[in-house]
Amino acid sequence: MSANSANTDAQQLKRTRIKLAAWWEANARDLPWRFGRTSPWGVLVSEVMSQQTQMSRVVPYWTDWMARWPDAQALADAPKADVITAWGRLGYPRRALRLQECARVVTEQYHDELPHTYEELIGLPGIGDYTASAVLSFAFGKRIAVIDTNIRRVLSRVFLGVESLGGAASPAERALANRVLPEQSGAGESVTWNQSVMELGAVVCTAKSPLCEACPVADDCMFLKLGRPGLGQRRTRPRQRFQGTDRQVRGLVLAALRELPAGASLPRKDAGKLWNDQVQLASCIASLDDDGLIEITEDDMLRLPQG
DNA sequence: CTCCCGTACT
DNA sequence: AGTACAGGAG
Repeated sequence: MSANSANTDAQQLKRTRIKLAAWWEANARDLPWRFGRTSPWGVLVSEVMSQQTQMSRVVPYWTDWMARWPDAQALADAPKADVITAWGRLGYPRRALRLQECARVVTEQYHDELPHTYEELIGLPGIGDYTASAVLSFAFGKRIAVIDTNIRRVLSRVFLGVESLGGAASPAERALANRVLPEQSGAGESVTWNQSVMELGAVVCTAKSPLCEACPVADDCMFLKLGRPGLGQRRTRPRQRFQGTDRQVRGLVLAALRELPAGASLPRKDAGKLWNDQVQLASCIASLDDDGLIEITEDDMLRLPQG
């Protein structure tokens, strides 16, 4: 690589950062956990709820949740059944259980304060690489590269001119994210960068039909320069169908239990009406029990976990 | 890599 | 009907 092209890359990067920061200032969605209006715990709750779930659906759940359980201690003390019920139709209810387990660890081991290191955060239930990085950046203002599906797609398009493919983030993708992350010279440039790249991916640089006409960094986007090669190319293998899967059956069982009066339980015989295939149903009930999402009483009744 | 869940898009 | 969504755990 010549000195000239390296210089050009540096200028492209600088322009991109400036334009994106300005775009963020003018266009950031006014989500209730943004702009310092909540605690680090509130940020964590928003991140967990947002895993594989659209933000627009998260907002009302987050608002009610935080009003009811403002901190880790409050959530730690709640009955499991209440937590599962409050999770409602957000999906992936094991997230709710893990969030409460996380709250209990934070309460007992960290005196109701989220830890400030990546190693400690990633050791908490339900917190992986993305969520740990997001909390460090968005809640604590630390300089760390946040890597999620949006950021991978945007960085790959803008700087490499190709679609981000495959499952887990590659070492090359991580290296790129770290290379373009602003130095923390002043007031949280890296935080704004993480948030604005992610936001751009969510509302402009979307997977299937990006709004390049409305993109603040279109002039410096390698993907657009190259004619958007392979646009919308499958990022992952075709997903497992939902109809008929254990996920559907588990969802049906849990929904039935959520609808019962508080503390009530459902005879297994009645649960049998929820699904035709009794073998699959029994297997799903057992797996829900294993996951701690339901309890099976001695007289073979199903209910949401007490305690 | 596979499974986990529910909704809103095209 | 298919697909995407601020992922995590086994």
